[in-house]
Amino acid sequence: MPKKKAPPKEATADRIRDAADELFCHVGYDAVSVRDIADRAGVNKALVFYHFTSKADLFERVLERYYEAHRRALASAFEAEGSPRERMHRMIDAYLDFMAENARYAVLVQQQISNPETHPLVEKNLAPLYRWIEHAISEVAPHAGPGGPRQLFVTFSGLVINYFTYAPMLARVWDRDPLGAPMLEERRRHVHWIVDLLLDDIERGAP
Amino acid sequence: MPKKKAPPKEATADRIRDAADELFCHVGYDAVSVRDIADRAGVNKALVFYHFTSKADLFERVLERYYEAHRRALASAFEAEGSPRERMHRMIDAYLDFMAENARYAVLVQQQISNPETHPLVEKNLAPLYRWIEHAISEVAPHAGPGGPRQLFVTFSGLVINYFTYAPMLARVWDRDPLGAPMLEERRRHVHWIVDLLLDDIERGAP
DNA sequence: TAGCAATTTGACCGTTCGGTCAATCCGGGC
DNA sequence: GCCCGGATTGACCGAACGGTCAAATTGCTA
Repeated sequence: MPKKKAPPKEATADRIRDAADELFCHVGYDAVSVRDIADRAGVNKALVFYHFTSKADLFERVLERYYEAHRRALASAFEAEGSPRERMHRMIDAYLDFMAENARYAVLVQQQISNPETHPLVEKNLAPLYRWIEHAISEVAPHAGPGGPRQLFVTFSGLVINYFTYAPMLARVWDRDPLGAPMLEERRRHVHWIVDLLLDDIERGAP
Repeated sequence: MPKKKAPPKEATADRIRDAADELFCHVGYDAVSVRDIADRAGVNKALVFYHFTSKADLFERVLERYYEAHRRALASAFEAEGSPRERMHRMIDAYLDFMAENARYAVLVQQQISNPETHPLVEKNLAPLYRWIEHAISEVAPHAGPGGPRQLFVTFSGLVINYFTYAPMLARVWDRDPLGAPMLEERRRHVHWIVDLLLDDIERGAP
């Protein structure tokens, strides 16, 4: 049996991708050079172009891993059994958990959405995911208008993701770490409180 | 009387700053070169360094104008007469109006918060503004915890700003322009609906 | 041990970056 | 007409960028 040569090969490519992940998330795509990535991964710069065709390609690989994990987390939470409201709460919990574990992802997503150059990637990965979320929300808020799924999608997403994109500044405004367990739990209870209030009012037929 | 030579002088520096404003907001700080800015302003590149000490200084001037306008808009809306709830609604309207008129500002703020290199600027300009907003919210939600001003600040800010940072992607997910008057009005009604629901529940002493 | 392919390296390329500087332009007071 | 100071320009600099390539290294198989 030929021994797998995969382990060392994958280890190197993974180390490069992990280094790129950290750097891209911290200061953005343009502010990171391939030399920075290679240095952090402890390899020669040319090796980056051996394992990845270009800097942009490396960025795509970093993003795809996040997008796929994000999609799986939300889908498995929402597709299980339970009432629509229970599934909505579970999906929001999954979103919060995913963001807490991948705090830098929020920054990457915002950069992606804001930068027109990356819109093809957004259309390919992010837009379908969001169309799916909006469809899931329409199960609990079927009517159109100001209380409908279109606006609720932005609101629910913002309730979660905005907390993490604001985190670096909240750490300066507050005296506590916004990504620590106590504050994350406070945020979670806050979001669920709002979601229940909104769904109650929608069921009442108000908006 | 000596004639003011200010008009042409200010006009040139303003044209450079306006060009920088547009470009920074569209693709971010790093992706814009001083040559791009000079070309768009229709002046020589060296002239940028005559009117501004560096590219970073030019970026600060662009930001300061936004920060100051943002601060004035919110303060004048909140400091007028009325019940705390009325003033809160007015402040949110002012925030929405300001964002609609300066849609690119949302992107700049997110970039500022995410980039550790710019944290001194955030501490100087953005953090005091947000401390002030959080204090204003504490007038309508005095208690701490998951329904307290700390979480409500993130939520109210996110309800507004996230709509504009998401706008480029919403334009792709929806079939309508999210920054057009009809959708902006729908968002406004949506946000006010939520704010009233939350404040009702807080007055009821629920959270 | 020889050989082969995958992996890794250092040196190099053309381009663009932010920033500098001496020279020129230009309008208003003498 | 002349000059003077602010405004403007083109030419230039060193550094860093993404990317390439031939050579060297490594690890497996025969």
